[in-house]
Amino acid sequence: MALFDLLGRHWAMGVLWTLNEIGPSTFRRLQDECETISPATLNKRLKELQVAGFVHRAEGGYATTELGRDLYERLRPLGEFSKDWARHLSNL
Amino acid sequence: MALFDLLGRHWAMGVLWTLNEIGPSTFRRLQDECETISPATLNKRLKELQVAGFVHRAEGGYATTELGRDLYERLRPLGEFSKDWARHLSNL
DNA sequence: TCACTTGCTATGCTTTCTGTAGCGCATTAA
DNA sequence: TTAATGCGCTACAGAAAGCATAGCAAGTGA
Repeated sequence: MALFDLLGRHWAMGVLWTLNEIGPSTFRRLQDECETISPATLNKRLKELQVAGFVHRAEGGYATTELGRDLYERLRPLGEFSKDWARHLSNL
Repeated sequence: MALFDLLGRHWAMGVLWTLNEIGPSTFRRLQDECETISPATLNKRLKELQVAGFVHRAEGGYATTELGRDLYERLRPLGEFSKDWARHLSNL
């Protein structure tokens, strides 16, 4: 699955998620929101996500495309799941 | 998101996905199905997925837990998406 | 002109993955 | 009893990816 290859890289899902959550933002803003990401990695991920058609440059910096928002919607179940998962881990 | 950290590693989602698709299977079978994964990495991912509670050892080798199947269900939208995505990329 | 912000790039180091080989153990067949 | 097979890994060595930090070049605003 080529999608897993793209998303299965450090910060790929995190960047897409964050960009959807905070809306269009500059490189530096995104870097701050992602806290521990390095600029080199952020830059790389952003380029990959642009080639993939999930992100593009817009007013206000980087933003998700329609396709990127679509993908985000399908990523959201994972967000919910992660709560269930946290509960599971604490019930050990 | 701790889940993204776990799943955002080379082959993490692929292993989980494959294990759900083919059912309980041996280390070697899994290695074959994943085609290009190296044994060291497969081993590492399997350990991580076990600690996370998504995979356990069972009759027939490795298998997904109920939680792992739950996660798989939430991963499936990505599988569908990847078809839309392929269509999008070919329509450029 | 000068300070400030922006999007990066550069450097050097650590961590992660890969490809290939093969070990130790268990089961099976001769 | 021995040989063959399949099993789950482990052991390297080299390549690639990531990190932290520093800083540059271009644009903007005062």
